[in-house]
Order: sequence, then structure tokens, then C-alpha cells
Amino acid sequence: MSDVARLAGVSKMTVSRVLAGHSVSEKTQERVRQAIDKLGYVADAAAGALSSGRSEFVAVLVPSLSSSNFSDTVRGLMSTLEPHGLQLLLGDTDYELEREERLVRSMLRYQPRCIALTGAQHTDATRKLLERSAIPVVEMWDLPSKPIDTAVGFSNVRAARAMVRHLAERGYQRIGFLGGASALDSRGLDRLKGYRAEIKALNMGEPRVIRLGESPITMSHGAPAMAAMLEKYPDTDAVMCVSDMSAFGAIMECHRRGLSVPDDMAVAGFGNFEVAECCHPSITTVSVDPFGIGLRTGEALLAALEARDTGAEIASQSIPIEYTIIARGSA
Amino acid sequence: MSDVARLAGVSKMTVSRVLAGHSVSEKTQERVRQAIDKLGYVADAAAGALSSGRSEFVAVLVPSLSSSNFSDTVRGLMSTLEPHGLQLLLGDTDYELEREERLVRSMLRYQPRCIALTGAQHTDATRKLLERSAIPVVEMWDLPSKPIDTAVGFSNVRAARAMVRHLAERGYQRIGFLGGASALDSRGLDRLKGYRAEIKALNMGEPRVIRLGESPITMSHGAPAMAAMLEKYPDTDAVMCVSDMSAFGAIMECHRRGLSVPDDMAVAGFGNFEVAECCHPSITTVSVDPFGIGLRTGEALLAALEARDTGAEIASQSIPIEYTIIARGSA
DNA sequence: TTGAAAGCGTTACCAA
DNA sequence: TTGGTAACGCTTTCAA
Repeated sequence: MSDVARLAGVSKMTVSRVLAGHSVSEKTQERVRQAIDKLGYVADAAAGALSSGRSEFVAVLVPSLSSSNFSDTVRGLMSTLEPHGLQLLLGDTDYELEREERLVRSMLRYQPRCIALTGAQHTDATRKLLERSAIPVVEMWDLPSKPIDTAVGFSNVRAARAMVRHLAERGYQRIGFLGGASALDSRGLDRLKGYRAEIKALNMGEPRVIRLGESPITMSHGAPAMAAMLEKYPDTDAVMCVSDMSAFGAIMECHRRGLSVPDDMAVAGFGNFEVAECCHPSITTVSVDPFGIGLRTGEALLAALEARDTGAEIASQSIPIEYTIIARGSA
Repeated sequence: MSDVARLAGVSKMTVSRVLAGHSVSEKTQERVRQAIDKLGYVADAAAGALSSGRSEFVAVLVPSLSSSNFSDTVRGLMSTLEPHGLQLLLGDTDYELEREERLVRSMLRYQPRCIALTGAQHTDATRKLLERSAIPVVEMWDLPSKPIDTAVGFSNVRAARAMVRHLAERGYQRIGFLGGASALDSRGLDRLKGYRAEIKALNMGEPRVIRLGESPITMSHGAPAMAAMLEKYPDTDAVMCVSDMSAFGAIMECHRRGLSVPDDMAVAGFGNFEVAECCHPSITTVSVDPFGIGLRTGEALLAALEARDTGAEIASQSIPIEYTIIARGSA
């Protein structure tokens, strides 16, 4: 910056002002810009952050980058935050709370302006770290009963209950659930909880649950899970899956066995992934809006930062994201 | 840090040394750690970077976060770089060279230690920026004829040619190509180029090309593209698709029309996405290794940094990633 | 509209 | 093994 200042014949401060868009006469601005171009000068953001006491980082933690659910949420966040010059610090927790804690600790070292996490479950140490950092926090994809600060999401329990009701209304009597075995995917566990609750509420007998494989649930989870279901509860007439991914795999397994979907076996998914619309039969599912969760989270974060700047006290809130049952060919 | 030092009864420098793992007596270390815990002190990475003149950032640019291809590459990068305490700065160029340039410019402000880009195409300004920054650069997913520095990828042209040969060897005579319309997806364009070249080399007549929709190519691109192909070249007996995603959509469209795959119409994909293995019929495809590209890129980056530290001059190289044709049911 | 000086929180360097 | 001092490159603040 000194070099630029010297070449333009001004002080460092003037260069700084030009870069920040503060009031500088046209002529001076022009000269400074030319000097910048000539030297290929790029301002050091770390120094700026240190000096001004405010970074332009937003920390974001998702359980898995390879699930389109979460990568879409990240895209939503990016599209909201980038225009404000904010830079995402992205971390993949791999569904592990300890990894989340490690990542939070490591990211906090960059003094992010705010942070978005996935889910309601965090280690005590994570909570303490966040509290101490005193920055705005948003929990995504869930509506925790005791949110740390703000939350943007929906109740996976209720969404799963709605799907069971949907299947029951369509006349299916012996409804099973295909989920993951991981004790760490709390969205998945909530869906299972919802399934159990509604089966009980509707007096539909013993729950029929198959749990197979680690999160993130992929297509290849579906086939063996469906096979296990048919083995254990041969008279099942419908299954709801924790994800469209496994629903797709389950349908393929039915095809392979010569079972017609939905006549011999109805299948429902969760998430409204692209495959649910494109495959045959298309998959009845719960449509959620991952990109929208990212957008709304971004907006909530911006609002919190704005409030902080103006000194306004902002009430932390839980922002519900709509979901809908989409009835298609598979159920 | 001063607070910690005071509480532990040492100087700031000693605290800094404890954090950096430099030689400090056991006893002192213990006291310092206790003080850190008690105060919940978190070192400021920006200040450290400023002082030491080296950040812990690695800039990474991909065309699209929603393609599992690239999110897997990002995961590969993360898994290699995180153990070394490096933090990814991730950017999504949305297949736009100008956006890439903007992102590079913005990321360079954080003084990343090195940078990974996707593809061989960049604006002149981007190239100049990278040159000026004088940090190690890796281009991924391609083997440019004039790499900026290091490259990790494979020839999409050759891979596509290999697929055409595979189909020809299987006896298909009238082979078409289903690709995207985007002029910016150079991996896609290279595959088209390879298709044309091999069709010509094998004397298979006029190329039959349908180009529809923007990148990233998704499942929903496939059905209309297949429809257009049947409209324009009704006697086509095989199509190769720029991606497994559109191949899946194309197969669904065949099912809808009562065409048997592969008897009435063979379909091949590209990428060996999960759906290619799980759907029915399973899809013949080119298996590439997106996670491996990320891994190797991370290793190349680490090697370059290492070399820089030891003062060794490292020759920039092009690292080829293997791909293979996987023959399955669809072709 | 512009400039000078102080200071942000850390690490490099040299001295003890 | 430890401590003091001077930077790192910027922005804030105050003065002109």
C-alpha cells in the first residue's frame, strides 16, 4: 500500500479510502486506481480485519458436503452472503459431534462475524465456545427446543408423521420404515421417531423398522434395506424411507424381485431429490427446501449483523421452513 | 494473549510458543494451558498470519457445488489438507469465467498459500492475477496443453473417444451424443469434441448431436434430449451422454416410450455417478475418480508448499488420473 | 479532502 | 528456556 501511495503521490490513508469507497476527490481516485493497476496491488484482508477488528468471514458447518441437501443449503448461503462481501469458511463434520467441535474451535480462530451449524445437537464444549465467542449463531435444518440463538428449519418428526398419515389415508395398512443405523444423524432419527409416534397414534400395530448403513444415506442403502424388510416382515405393503436416495434403491430392489411399485409395495421417500421426480415410478416424498434454508439462514445472519452494527437488540427467533407432501406414482 | 500471559505469569512470547508447540518447559506449558482454558482464549489467526507472513488458507474454485463430481473433489481436498491445519476458501464459479476471476481476486486478498482451480480455461486477468500472486496453482479435471503450473486430471476428449469405440465394438452403428448447450462447460465440450473425432475416425457418418440445457447437467436434461434425438435422427441405435445424470433421464424417456434399453436403444453415460450403478438397467459409463482428483491435488499442493519452505525448486507437472470404461446393462 | 500517528494481536529476531 | 522489541499491513482517530 505504501508503494501504491508513493506512486500516486498520496498518503497510505488516501489509498485506503479509495479502496473503501470513502470520499476522495475524483482526480486523486483516478491516480490511485492507476497506481493500483500498475502495481497489481491486492489489499491484505487479514491486515484489514486485524486493524478494523472485523473479519468478513462466516463459518458454516454441514454434516456432509456430498449430500445435495447440504450442498444446496451452502449454495443458498453463498448466494445471500457473497453480495455482501462475506467469505464462507466451510466445514464438513461427517456427522460427528467431536469433529464439529474441532472445526468450530479452529474456525473461531479466524474471528468469523457469525456462524451457521446444522442441527440441534452439539457437544457442551461447542456450546461454550459459541457462547464465549458472542457472535450470532444459526442452527439449520431443525427447530431445536432450546436453540442456542436463531434457528431455521422444520420439525423432521412432524414431517415424518405427516407422511405416515398420507400413506394410511391411501389405504396402506402395514407400513414399514427404512432408515440409517447411525446414531448421529439426528434428522434421520427424528424421522424415525415421527414414524413410530404416528404408527402408534393410528393404532397400526408394531412398528416395522429396518436400520442399515451410515449417513449420508445413499442409493445403495435402499436395496439391502428393502430386502431385509421383506425378509423380516414379508407382508409389508408400504415403506417410507428416510431419504429419496434409499427409496430409489428400494424401488430398484422391488423391480429386481418382480414386485410392482406401488401395487405390491408402495415406497415413499424424503427430501424431493431430483431422482424422485425423474425415476419410474416417480417417488412420493416430502419436499423440503434446502436452498431456501440456506437463503433464510443467510438473511437471518445478515439481520443479526445489521442489528449488531446499529446497536439494536434483536430477539433470536425460530424460523420455520415449509415442507409439503408430494404424491407421485410410487405410493 | 496478554491476559493469558499475565495469568500464567509469563510473557506473551511464551504463550505464543506453547500454542505453536515450540520448546517450553513442561511446567510452564501446564500453567499456560490452564490460563488458556480458564480464560477461554482463542488465538487470532489473522494476526498470526499478518505477523508471520503466511496464512493457512487454500483457495479452491469449482464450477458447481451441486454436482457430486465437484463436491467429491472438494471432500478429497479437505481430507488431505485439513490434517495440515489448512483451511479451505471455497468458491462456486457457476461455470462463468468472469465469476471465477472475481472470486480469485477476492480470495487473493486473504493471501492463500496456494490455489486450486477447475479446468484449463481462465480469463487473461485471472492468469495475470495468479502469476502476480506467485503462489502454487493446480488446475483440476483437465490436462491443459499450457498449464499455469501443475495440473491434475485427465483428457475428456480421449475418454469420450474411448466410449465411442466401446459402443462401436459392441456393434452399434448409429451413435448419437447428448450434451449440454453451455459454451462454458469445457469438460462437456471436450467430451463432445472426442465424440466427433472418433465418429469421424471410425467413418461412422454424420455426427448426431443434441445439445440441450445449461451445466451442471442434471437428470431432467436427459428426457427432452432423448426425445429430440429420436425426433431428429429416428434410426439412432445408441446415445452417449455427457453425464450419467442425463443418461438416466434418457433411459427413463425410453421406458416411457416403450423402448427397451439396450435392445431398441443403447445408452451410455459419463462419470460413474451412484445412480449409474443403482438404476435398472445399470448404466455403462466412464468411471472417473473425483475424490481422487481432490486427493492428488491436495498432495500436489502440499508438495509445492513443502518445496517452497525448503527452498527447493519444484518442476510443475501434469498428473494424469486414470479413468476406465465400465460396461453395464444399458449398452 | 487529505495526512500523520497510534495501534490491532500476533510472531521473528536477538538478547539474556 | 525465556523475555523484550520491532515489525506485519492495514484502519481508526484526530488534526490540518
